Amino acid sequence: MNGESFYTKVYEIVKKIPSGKVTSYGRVAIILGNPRSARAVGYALNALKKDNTQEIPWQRVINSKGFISFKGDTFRANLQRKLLEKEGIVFHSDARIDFKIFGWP
DNA sequence: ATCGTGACGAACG
DNA sequence: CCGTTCGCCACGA
Repeated sequence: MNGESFYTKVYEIVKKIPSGKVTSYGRVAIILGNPRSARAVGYALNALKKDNTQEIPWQRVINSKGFISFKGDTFRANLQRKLLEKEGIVFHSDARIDFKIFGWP
């Protein structure tokens, strides 16, 4: 309706994350202009699992602690890790990603 | 319009 | 460091 929906804004930003880099939901929210909508950002990315024909690199968004954020969906979590490793991202032994090295921006 | 939901995050204790 | 609580938000029933 409004020229650009919240979801669209999220996707536009996520598409800018370069391969081999990651950012957090909160970070995307800040770039959006809504610092407090981190939760909604996750909600927006969740909507992609049904139809991601635009090939939005959803895997490049993790939580602020540097971990993959999936509670029950282990299938998605494993897929995300696999995709990221394929891009060259290295996980610590505790499954954490170092923003100092792979963080974007 | 109201309410429950969830791929968040910061603050507590 | 760890679990819990609480605030925030877009969405859909």
